[in-house]
Amino acid sequence: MVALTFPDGARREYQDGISGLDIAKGISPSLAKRTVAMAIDGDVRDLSEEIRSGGKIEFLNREDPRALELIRHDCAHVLAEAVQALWPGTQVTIGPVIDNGFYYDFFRNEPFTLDDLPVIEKKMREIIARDKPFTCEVWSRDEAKRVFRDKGELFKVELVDAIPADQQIKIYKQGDWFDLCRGPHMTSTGKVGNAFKLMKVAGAYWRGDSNREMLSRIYGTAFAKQEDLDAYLKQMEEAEKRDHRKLGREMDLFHFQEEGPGVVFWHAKGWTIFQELIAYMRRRLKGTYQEVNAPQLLDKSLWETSGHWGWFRENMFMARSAGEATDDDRVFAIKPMNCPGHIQIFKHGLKSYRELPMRLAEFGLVHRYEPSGALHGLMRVRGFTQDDAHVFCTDEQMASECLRINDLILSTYADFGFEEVVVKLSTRPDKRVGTDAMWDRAEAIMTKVLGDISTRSGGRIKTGINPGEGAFYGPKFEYILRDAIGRDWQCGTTQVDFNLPERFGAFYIDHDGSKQPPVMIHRAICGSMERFLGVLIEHFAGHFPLWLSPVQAVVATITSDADEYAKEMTAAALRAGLRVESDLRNEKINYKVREHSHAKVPVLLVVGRKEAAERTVSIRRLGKEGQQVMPLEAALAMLADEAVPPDVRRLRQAA
RNA sequence: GCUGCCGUAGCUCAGUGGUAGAGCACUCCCUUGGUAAGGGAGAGGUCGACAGUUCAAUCCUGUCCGGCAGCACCA
Repeated sequence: MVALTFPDGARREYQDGISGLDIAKGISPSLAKRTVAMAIDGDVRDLSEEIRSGGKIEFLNREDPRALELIRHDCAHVLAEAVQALWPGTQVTIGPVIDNGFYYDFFRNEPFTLDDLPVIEKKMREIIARDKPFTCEVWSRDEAKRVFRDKGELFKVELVDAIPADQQIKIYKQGDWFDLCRGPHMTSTGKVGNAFKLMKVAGAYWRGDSNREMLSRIYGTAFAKQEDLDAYLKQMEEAEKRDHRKLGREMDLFHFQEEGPGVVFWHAKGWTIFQELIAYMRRRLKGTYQEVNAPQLLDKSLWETSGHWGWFRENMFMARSAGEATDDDRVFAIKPMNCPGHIQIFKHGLKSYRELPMRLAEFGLVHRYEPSGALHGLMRVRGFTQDDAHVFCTDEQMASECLRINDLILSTYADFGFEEVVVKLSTRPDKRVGTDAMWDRAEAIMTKVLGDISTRSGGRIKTGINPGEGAFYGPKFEYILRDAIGRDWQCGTTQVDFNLPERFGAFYIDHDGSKQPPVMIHRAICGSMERFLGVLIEHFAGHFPLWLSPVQAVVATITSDADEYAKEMTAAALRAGLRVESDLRNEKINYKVREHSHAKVPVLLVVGRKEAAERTVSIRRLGKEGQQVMPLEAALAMLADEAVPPDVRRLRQAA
């Protein structure tokens, strides 16, 4: 007998091996009908599974949040059946659930096109309408391999071989079609419902290995209800509207062109935001960090010493004299990182333990030859500015320095409106330098710091571990922030490095006069300023807060009678420290309002005959209807105050 | 880098084996209008680059460059 506890607290005994479905039927036929799966002690399982041990049982219906994964997984199976029905000979591989949907990878000589998707969807609806039950069978390895080999499903044979010996080979059938699958599934294909959509097609490597076959992947998504699907599609549209590449063009912030793949042409407005960002960071560093600047171009030998030439040569730009007849054939590399330069600065002159921690910061422009397929607007470029810093400290100072950096990073994000941040510790990768003892020590300290970060935030900051994701020279923290529409971006990073100081022979003189290697901590807050600005554009959807806005206000006239007053007002606003432009064009005010609204100018200062006579201004805010009429001086004082950056305001309030 | 798709005016996009079109933007003229498009005229293109097929290529084929989506990569 097995003892089961129900969600209402009731406890009943059943015969060993009874299925969830039988239990549900015994309670009520309607429960059995609407139940798609069960959970035993929170573990989701097939409803038809035989129950061998007691515990807490729950019946899941389609609306249960835990059923969403099942709906998507089942939908992937339906997709696979549909594809094989339409194009016999196509091999199936894997079809997992991912964030926001699922995909299925197929092997086929002809790749799918977008035009195939509606055809496949139609076939899927037929399969769903047939409502065949999902049934699970356990096969022997040999049988599974034989059946799949006979069917020509060679990828499946490989998958069977990859399943660990202690795991069963489970086959899920839906009518005549079946697939190797870990499960669980719902009771039948009909439970998938019709709130699904195939989204796109793409190539993907078999088992994620770029040396293996390229498969044809179909992405889709599914929800319990049509409203949920519609809401999701709407959210996709919203993300598209915020695309920084589109907004960058529309707002005249930057552009890219063919001659400079992956490098940004910053226009005046974009560069204004960029500089405002850097000015903010500089203020935040003041008093703690020393800002330095290391050369752009350094002899290859330096990069050999640092190890970059060995590890990342494929991704570096090389430079040499372009002259034909020069006898100087030295090879230089354009810096891909700032650290070797900072180490040279640290090494210049003897350093005492009294000078540590020494914190060198640089807004360093680095270049990396990124694979062409990786380039993506400002988010992934070949030339970018890191808000980089290297802290040289003693072993004992390491933990407190990490925490100090953590405070800086979190408070910076908060100033841009990012409150939800996750910190992850990335541990030793396979490809690495340094002894295991070094890694053990570094990881132990970082793990402790990670715990401190969580407790100091009162649990607000979530933490996690990324096993094997560390840099080749040391473990790191990654700071992941969540934007206004719920997307996650990894920006900041703190990396401990026991390797580089040693490679360069950097040392400080300790109390006892001995030479000691410093610990080096690499840290970045925005990461790449270019990318961070891209994130900000999407986060704010182009509606920057006043202090960051490239054009904070436009003075727009209603009639040319107000031109003189408008010029006077523009001059006064500039004196008040505002970034302001004037629009005296011979256009109607409707037209001007529309145009500046599209350009996302936060404040419109509208003046007509009346305002000129009364020395007032009609203020219209971006995205809002209606206006506020104020005396000129009061309006400018209000805006100047509103344009104070958050950190400056904080300092003023503290004073 | 790999797979697929794409490249026509500043932007968004039509279009055709006989060397091009719209809307917006731009310039000029009329209009001085009170909070998201007033009217008219004009100018603007080696149809991504280079080869090939053809009497003829922006269109068909190939190569390259660039972009988009995904994969792989990301010190």
